Amino acid sequence: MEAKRATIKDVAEAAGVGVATVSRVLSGGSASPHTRERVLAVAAQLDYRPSALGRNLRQRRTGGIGLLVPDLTDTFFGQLAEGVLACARSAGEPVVLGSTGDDPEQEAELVGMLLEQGVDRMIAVPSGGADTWGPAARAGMTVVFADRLPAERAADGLTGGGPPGGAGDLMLLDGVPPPPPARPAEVPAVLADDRTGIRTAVRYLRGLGHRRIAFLGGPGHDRRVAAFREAVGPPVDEDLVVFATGSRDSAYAAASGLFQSRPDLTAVLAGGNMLGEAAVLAARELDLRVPRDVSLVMYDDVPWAELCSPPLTVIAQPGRDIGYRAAELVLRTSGRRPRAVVLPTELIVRGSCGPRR
Amino acid sequence: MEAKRATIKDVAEAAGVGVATVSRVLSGGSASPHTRERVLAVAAQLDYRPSALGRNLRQRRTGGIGLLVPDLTDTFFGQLAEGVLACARSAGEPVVLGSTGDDPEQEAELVGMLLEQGVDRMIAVPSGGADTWGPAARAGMTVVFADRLPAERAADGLTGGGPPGGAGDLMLLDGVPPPPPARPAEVPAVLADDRTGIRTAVRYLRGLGHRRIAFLGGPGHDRRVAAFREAVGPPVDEDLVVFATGSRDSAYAAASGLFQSRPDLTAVLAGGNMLGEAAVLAARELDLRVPRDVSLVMYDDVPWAELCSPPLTVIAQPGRDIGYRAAELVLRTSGRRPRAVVLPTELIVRGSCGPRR
DNA sequence: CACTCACATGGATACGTTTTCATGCATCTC
DNA sequence: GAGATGCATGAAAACGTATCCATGTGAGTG
Repeated sequence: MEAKRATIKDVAEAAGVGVATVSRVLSGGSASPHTRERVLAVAAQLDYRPSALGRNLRQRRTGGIGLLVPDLTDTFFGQLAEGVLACARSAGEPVVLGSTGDDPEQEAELVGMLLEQGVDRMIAVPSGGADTWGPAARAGMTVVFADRLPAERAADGLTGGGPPGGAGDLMLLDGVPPPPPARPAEVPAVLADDRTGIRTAVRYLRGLGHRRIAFLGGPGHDRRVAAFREAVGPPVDEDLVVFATGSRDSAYAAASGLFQSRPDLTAVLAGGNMLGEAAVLAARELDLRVPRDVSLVMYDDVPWAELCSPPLTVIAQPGRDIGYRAAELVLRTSGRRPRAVVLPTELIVRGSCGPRR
Repeated sequence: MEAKRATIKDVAEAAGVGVATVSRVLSGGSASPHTRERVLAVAAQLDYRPSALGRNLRQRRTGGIGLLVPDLTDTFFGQLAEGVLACARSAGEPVVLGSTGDDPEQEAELVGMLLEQGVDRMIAVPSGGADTWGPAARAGMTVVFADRLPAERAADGLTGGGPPGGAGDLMLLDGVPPPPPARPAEVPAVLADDRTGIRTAVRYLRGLGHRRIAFLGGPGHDRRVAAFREAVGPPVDEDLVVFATGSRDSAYAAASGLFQSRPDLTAVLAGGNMLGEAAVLAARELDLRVPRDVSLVMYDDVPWAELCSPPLTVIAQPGRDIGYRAAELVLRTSGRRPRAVVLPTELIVRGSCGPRR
């Protein structure tokens, strides 16, 4: 009953050849047609499946790809993970998953575990900065960042980088000149074009007459915040820029606090879907009507954005594509390391924004 | 720069001991205090991390745990995955993830990959039946099912238990008398008490005067459907029981078709959060007001249920706990295999149900 | 002191694979 | 026909670890 799996040795014996030959046949090496056929037949008959364990040890790498996200409960990261999985599956690579909770410490721990596991390629939505990712790179890991860049010098390093070319077609309202040309990121990454997304949203709100626009940020939203500051200011009313940690409670507290401390604000830009959720909840709790009393734009297009009433106007970023492209990047060993990829965002106007009251 | 990692041999040499001793010290075997201290110091200094590759090969198992879910975009499975990850992390075990898309074929393929990878313990929200899971078990895998049971004889195995029970005492919310004890499943699994959840919801709707209640089911909802049939019938109006596949499009089509073909229905029970979403959307599209024209109860309490207007009345099942318990089960090798665990569900009344129009 | 017992220790082996290397055979070239 | 060339092939080494087993050392017991 406890049938042990057949090894390459069993196949070799049964086929009357050496193990080297079996290995070659199965890895596509050269072999005579006759031998190949025989080996294949025997392997199929024994239901032989090469053990990744042996192979991994031999070539000193697991081959799998690691995936680190802050929280799978966040629909966006679910989408991203699905993208990674889709690409990995088509490449036949296993994916080992970790959830960091947006905690650099947990993140570092998980990276350590992956290292130990022999995983040498990973995709990460980083929480920590150089403290975590320097060592990882030094250990020989190929890491592709998704959705964000590690904190350290990310802000000034990347917020200057708009899309390669296409911000022009999104100039909805006024004719503000497109941002300066993109400075390519220093690290391989797949990002959404936060900057254009935020700019477009801010312009849209401005066009509706809003002047006191708040930003609700969460961990890893540095680029979005920077883009927001750039788009609205200067001067930037700093009280209108508030932050939450990764939890839902914190997001709600931040949103609620914002509404209460600044009843004069007329629009809110939520930096992520959890924050958008919190904003809707907090507004309802305080009897603020959307969009009559306050307009709301949320980053991330999630399925439930349409369920709200009114349906939420969102900045959509292609979560699944981001994951898929990141996986492609990390799997592409041929040629030199590719640089950052920036995917377009899109403002989807639904019903949560109205003219300034 | 490309510093190769230190091996156990390096540590042994540097510490002036044999590799066996190092191995023992690190795995908690016996060693003299002096030696132990010395080895530990050297290991720390060399930043030695034992390679899981070598260990795995030696003991012929990866140690990690596999996790198979239908779709990470579904918030419920995200919660479940978070639970699994939390438990796995505290046990120091890596988790390798696969998304099946509710397709038995993909599922079987993923199981094969895990097998190959040396993963011998897994948690699955199964799509396929015995065709997939028989071989997996025969290959020596320890598998714990979560949220569902494999199709084969799950339906009659689990829903058949117990008499319909006197529906006379309509203690609506928390006072519902516990159903007859569930007959333990034949396989290790962690499930929500679907039966009670559905019964409670149906009674609640009945109490509001609803008589034509529809059920919107998706893949893997067999137990819920059976519970629904049991709770409403007989006779069961079969036109009021409709099914969708796993996709959002299919869910919407099913919901929309249901509303159009049976305009006389007054309440809908959605078997999952995707179906609930579809129901809300379809109702809105057809200008049906919730709850005035149609009452709605959704399985799964997801954060956005509260965002809808009106907020959705739901049957909450503890997704995170289900994942966590499943991971505990699959990690507990001590003692004999534990049986099925059934976690309670809870009807959370919000605003999506009203008296029959 | 002889003997035993417990225990710390290191050498050797096995895990299943890939890859290198040498061998043998057949074919080709001059 | 002799040498060179090409190719299929198998033996063996390596990957990093855990564990079996034999050895050595100390203490404890008679």
